[in-house]
Parts: sequence; C-alpha cells; structure tokens
Amino acid sequence: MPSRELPLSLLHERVNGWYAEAGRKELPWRAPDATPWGVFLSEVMSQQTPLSRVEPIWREWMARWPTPADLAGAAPGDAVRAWGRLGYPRRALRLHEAATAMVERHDGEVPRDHEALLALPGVGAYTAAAVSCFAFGNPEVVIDTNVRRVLARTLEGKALPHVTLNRAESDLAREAMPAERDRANTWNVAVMELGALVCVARGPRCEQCPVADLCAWNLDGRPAYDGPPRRGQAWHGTDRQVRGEILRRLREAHASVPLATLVDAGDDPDQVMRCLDSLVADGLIEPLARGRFRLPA
DNA sequence: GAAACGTGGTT
DNA sequence: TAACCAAGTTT
Repeated sequence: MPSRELPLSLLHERVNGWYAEAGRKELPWRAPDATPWGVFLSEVMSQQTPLSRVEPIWREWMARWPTPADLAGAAPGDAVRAWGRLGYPRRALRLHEAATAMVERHDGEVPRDHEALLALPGVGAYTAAAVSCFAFGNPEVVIDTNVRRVLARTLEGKALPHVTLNRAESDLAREAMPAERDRANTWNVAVMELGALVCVARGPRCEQCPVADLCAWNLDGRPAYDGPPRRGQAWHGTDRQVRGEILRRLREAHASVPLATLVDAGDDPDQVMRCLDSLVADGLIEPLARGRFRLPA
C-alpha cells in the first residue's frame, strides 16, 4: 500500500519540473517533428535494450524506411540484417509484420488507440501504452522497469520492485499518475527518465534526485533489497548464444551460406542443428536446397 | 507463472 | 571475472 502521507501533487511537480530541465531533449524520437512511426520504432527497439545502442540503428531505419509502407515493402531478411547487433532479432521480424498490418488494416498509419496497438505483433502492454501516450498524447498508464523502480522506492520504500509486475503494482502506478492530461503525459516520460538517469538500479544518484526528500526508500535509509532472488540469464553455451552466432554469420554473408560454414557456430553440432531448426521455425532464417541457409527474402 | 529470447556495457 | 542489467513480449 502506498504511503498516503506523500503529497502526490508535489511529487508530480518536482518530477515533471526536473524532466523539463534535465531530460534528454536530443533523443530524435522526442523531437517535435518525430512521427508516430518513429516513436513506434523507438519503443520496440528499446525493449530490453539501452537507448545508447538504439539511436544509431533507429536513424538508419528511419532514413531507409521512413513509413510503415516502406518497411512492409522490404524483405523481412533486410530488416533482420539492418537490426544488426541490437539483440532479440525477432523484434525486427515483428516490426516488419507490424508494418504490414498497418498497411493492410490501418491505412498505412500507426493506429492511435491502445487496443489496436496491442493487437500488433511485438507490442505488449508497455509498448501499446507508450506509443499511445508518446505519439498521440493519450494519458495511458505507462509501466516499464524504470517506472516500477521509481515507484517502488518513492512510494513503497523498497529498493527494487517485485520480480513480476502484479495487479497491485499496476493499480499503484495508475493512482500515482496525475489526473490532468498534459501533466499525466509529461509524468509518464519524466518518471521513466528519472529512473533511467538518476534512480538507477545500481548506484542511484539520490543527491541529484528532485524527490529525495519525499522518497520513502531514501527517508528509510535505503534498505537493501530483501525479496525473492532475481535469476540472471545464462549465456555461455546456451541456444541463445548459438542462435546469435548463426544469425551473425548470415547477416554478414549477404548471400546464402552452406551448412558447413554454420556447423561450428557452437561446440555441439546437435545443438547447432537444433538452433537452425528453431531459427527456421521462427522465420529468422530460410532453408534452401542442398543444405544452404539465408536470411528470409 | 516460468522460461526462452541477444547483446554488450558496467560493477 | 561473473553477475547484473537494460523503454518487454511471447509461449
């Protein structure tokens, strides 16, 4: 339960004021002339990915595919190749599918409402809310890892939020949002920005925080995280590593590649074969005759 | 609800 | 160095 003693209006004023002064205004998808498509692209690219790596790829994509129709008209493999090393390359495929859906169902435009956005491939609760808010000014409840951490600290006095987002936390985020539309829209981006720049997971810069004197966690002496263990993700020797290596080779090939040049993408040939199968099943690679592979045409 | 899904910088 | 973490989504 949130502390009812914390005056939300003061929190809103401080956080929004801080954003006006300290928020990153140079991010291209925050420019006044940014299109909904540009915002959409930035949100999908930013899933689980630091913005510093997103920006150069975003610029390349916007120059090459400035509208949904442009991407829909390209080969899916071109999207996968242009994705480069951003990670989670299925996002590139889903972006291509989403662009196609926009052309077929939405007159080539990014849909404006939450429901239609949520129906697009690769768009979940966060991305639907973020695009609806940031591209179209709808006061959605936008909840990402930054928002969750800031609210856990300021309102609940906890070092980190629970492992998984639950109903109570969503309700809390809704209650914490300003009622007035413009303030709510600024709040959404401002809280995220505060979490990204100041209220970070490790080594929070509370001395720079505009709400340090209101923050339940800070006022309580910043107690350590005491929830259930947060499992890290294995990497070395996993299918993910092998899939990544296979895809890296195909991206760099610019033509079809024989199995022989892929079979050492991992230590275990059986694992490599399994990963090739799963990549085909995902639509990320295309099998050709005589055991050759390429990015999907 | 848990697990899979990339990649690279930071601690 | 190993672990953590990053504007999550899908199955």
